[in-house]
Amino acid sequence: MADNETERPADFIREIITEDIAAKKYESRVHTRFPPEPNGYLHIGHAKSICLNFGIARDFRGLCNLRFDDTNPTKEEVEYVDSIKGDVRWLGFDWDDRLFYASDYFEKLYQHAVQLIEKGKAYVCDLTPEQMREYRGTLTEPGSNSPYRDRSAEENLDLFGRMRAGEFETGSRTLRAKIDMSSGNINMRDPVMYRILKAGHHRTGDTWCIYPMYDYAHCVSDSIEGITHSICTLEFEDHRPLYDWFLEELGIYHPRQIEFARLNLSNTVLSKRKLIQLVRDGHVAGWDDPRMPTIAGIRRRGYTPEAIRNFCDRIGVAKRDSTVDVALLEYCIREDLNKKAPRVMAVLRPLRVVIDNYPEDLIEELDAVNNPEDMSMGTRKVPFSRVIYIEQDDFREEPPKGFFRLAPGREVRLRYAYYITCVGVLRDDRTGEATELHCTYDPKTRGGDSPDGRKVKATLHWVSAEHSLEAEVRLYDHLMKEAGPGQQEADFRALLNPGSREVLRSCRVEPGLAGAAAGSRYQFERLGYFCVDPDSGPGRLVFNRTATLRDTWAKVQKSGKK
RNA sequence: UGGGGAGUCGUCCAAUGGCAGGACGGUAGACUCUGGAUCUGCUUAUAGGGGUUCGAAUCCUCUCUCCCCAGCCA
Repeated sequence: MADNETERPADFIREIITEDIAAKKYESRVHTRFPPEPNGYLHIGHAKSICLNFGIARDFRGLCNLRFDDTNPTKEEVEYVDSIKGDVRWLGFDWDDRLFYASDYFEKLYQHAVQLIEKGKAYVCDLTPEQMREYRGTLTEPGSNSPYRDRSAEENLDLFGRMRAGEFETGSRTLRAKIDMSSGNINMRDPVMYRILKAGHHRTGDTWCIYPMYDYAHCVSDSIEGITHSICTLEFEDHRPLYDWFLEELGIYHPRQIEFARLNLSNTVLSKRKLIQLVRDGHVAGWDDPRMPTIAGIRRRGYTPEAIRNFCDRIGVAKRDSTVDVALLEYCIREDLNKKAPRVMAVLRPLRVVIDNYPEDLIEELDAVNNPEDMSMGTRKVPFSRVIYIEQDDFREEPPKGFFRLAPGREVRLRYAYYITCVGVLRDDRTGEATELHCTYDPKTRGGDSPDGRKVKATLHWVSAEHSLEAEVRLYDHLMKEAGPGQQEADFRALLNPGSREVLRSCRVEPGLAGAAAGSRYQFERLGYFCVDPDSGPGRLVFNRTATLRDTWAKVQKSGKK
């Protein structure tokens, strides 16, 4: 795309970069960065940013750094940097030897701050947080100058040095940029550059007790790394004048900041605060709960990196606030797994079926296709016998209109096996529910084809009772009930979908699934895509439902009920 | 009522003065040993008013709506 001059770049950012290259800015280099703060797990919204930054580097034959924005030791932990590195790699991106930390630059940042003090562009301020808020003014009223604003460079240098030396208490003083307390842009009202924080840092230990703020650290870090295009989300648009101010006053290399709209997803929460709340309050089983929109959760759910990348390509990049329908994400994983996932038969809610005219001791090994979308994936043998299980949903004693499956007197096909006809139903005396079916089979339909060419309207999946394996299957649905959980509602937990997780413990699966490795993905025919959960072990199979198959019958039923 | 952004099908993204297009969703059908997949058809949009122009989603203008900003968070 970037190589094809006749085609328009895919989004407005690539368009800007294309123009910059043409104008020979930054020697026509392209160098981006993905700058997470290690204070939480990455989620699908970060994936958009990762795909954008690393994708641009790939498209323009440039580079993309991974840089941890670790300027707040009170919130950041190594656990998070490890998970973030793993997640970026899993998504398929590589930063080679360009793994950086803002904390790598603490000394340089300090020296640049000294430079600004000497230039009369920064000062040490003794205002308390409360006072500073008062002096800042409001959205409609200008602020007023701090009484400490006109300290001499000498005094500021002395004070700043002593801040670093640990002479003052946490929070007692700050270093501020001297800009304009009456600016309409509140970020320009003498923003704090450094605060005193007597806290150990996950990388620098107790070397420092003053830490730089984002606005100051970020632009200088970008500058040090020779970043050309510093891509961030819309809420930083107001900060761009400050980004530019620092680099201008410092007279150092000056990248260009570009903002785009962050991802919102329907039926999903993506705010870090809410995600933490879900984990802490036990609404989910952890950061990697398969219902979580975290990369870790999505991975455990069975999504592939290809599907995520494809999703990020399809949603596009723009400046307009938007909410992507989660159906698109689901489409992407189905599309990918449809091509890749081996098919297998599994019965989630078993109904016992005895085939009366099938020989007691006979066991046949029937051929089944592993993936009709990809014949190179071959075939396998599936055992068939007199007693099998089918899905409870596949039988109705009184079939409604449009129900094609098994019913008394009706003939259906068992996939890859035989045509069977239901001749009897055993019921639970109390509930009246069918507990066992009796059927007859037509020996001439072996393999699933009828020599006389008669048609059946349904093909059912099944497993042999004796040969099948027991499995636990966890069915997942959207975590949030409503399409777009509003940002502002007092308690978003009221919108949690109570049916987001259902655990089925007596499922039966094909014997071939014995010992399936954690993470392996399958299509359970007619049901959906499932993957082996790490909770599996020897003799214990646990599956997560990644996504259902499109289900026309479910849709008919649903619309019929209304 | 300060400053910064944004308004195009239900949703997301295109169209850069010249036939408003694609994807997802929805819907109807074809096909099918998965009610899957695939294929085909249909569906619906330029926030509003005024102006410039042969021609406006695009340029000008007024209005409306929505989002972000008052952390010693990022």
